[in-house]
Amino acid sequence: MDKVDLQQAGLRVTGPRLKVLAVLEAHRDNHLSADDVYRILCEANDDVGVATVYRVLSQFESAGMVKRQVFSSERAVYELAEEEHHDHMICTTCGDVEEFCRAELEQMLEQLAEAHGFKPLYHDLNMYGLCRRCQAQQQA
Amino acid sequence: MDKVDLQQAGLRVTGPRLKVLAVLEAHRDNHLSADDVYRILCEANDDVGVATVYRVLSQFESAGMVKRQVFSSERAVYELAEEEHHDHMICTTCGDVEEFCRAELEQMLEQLAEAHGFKPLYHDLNMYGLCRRCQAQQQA
DNA sequence: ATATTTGCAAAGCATTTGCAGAGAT
DNA sequence: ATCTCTGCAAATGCTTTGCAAATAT
Repeated sequence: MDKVDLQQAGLRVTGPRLKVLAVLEAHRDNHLSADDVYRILCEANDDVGVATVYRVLSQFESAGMVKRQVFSSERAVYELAEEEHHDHMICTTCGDVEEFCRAELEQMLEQLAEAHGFKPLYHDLNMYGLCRRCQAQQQA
Repeated sequence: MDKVDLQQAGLRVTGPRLKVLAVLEAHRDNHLSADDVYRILCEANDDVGVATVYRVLSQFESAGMVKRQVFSSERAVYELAEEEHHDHMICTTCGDVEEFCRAELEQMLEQLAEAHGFKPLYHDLNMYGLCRRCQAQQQA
């Protein structure tokens, strides 16, 4: 089914692309940087050039298969695109990323935009703070 | 009063720092990149090294005098810090940045965070789309 | 007088690009 | 057979840093 995704995106089915896709799927719950993907592939002896990883990720993004995020001016991270939009809470201590979505919130944003005569296309909403675990550890 | 700001921040009052501050004040309604600031100073024959501009801006940020923003992975831009928090609408066509703030929105974010056991410290909320002017031009 | 700040040029980091060879259709 | 993709290494763009001279206190 990966092949199909690639073909639908008008991309040839190649080793590097399948490998990158596999890595993203194997780490669905993490947000990986291009370099993370590269490293994971290297460790698995699946040799793919860094440049290719960057190129493939950006092609996937253009094809709408992955989403690119930049959290507080760190390096970009990628996640497989899901149909439903979501926003992020990023722990400033451990770096953990939690996703959330709330229809009311999205509605309110639409309304706010409209009130400013602005036609919204997409948005980034990132909350930075302490995740549950790090709060607990801080108290200890 | 600029001098006072610098002194309060524990920074010595120097030419370059005053000049950078002056540029930011003269462009309150724009979001300037480090290079924008550098260029503006050059054009005014107020020679300050680029490195200094970067250093000064980051010192100002640490001191809470300016806010640093990164819109959709472009270069960082800076704006004088205001007491009230605000979010941004960025026109994807002309790059214009509009600020907005809505108490209900901030409240909802707090609630959402709490519901996730997350302790929010700050957030970035950027909407990308078409500003009023660019919408009009698109139709023409 | 002394500690901080500046400018320059060099280094750093993430990411992109040119190009010739390898690979997919 | 042809057009696309890959890997490498070099280039890019923004930002940071080392260091000696200049400056603020």
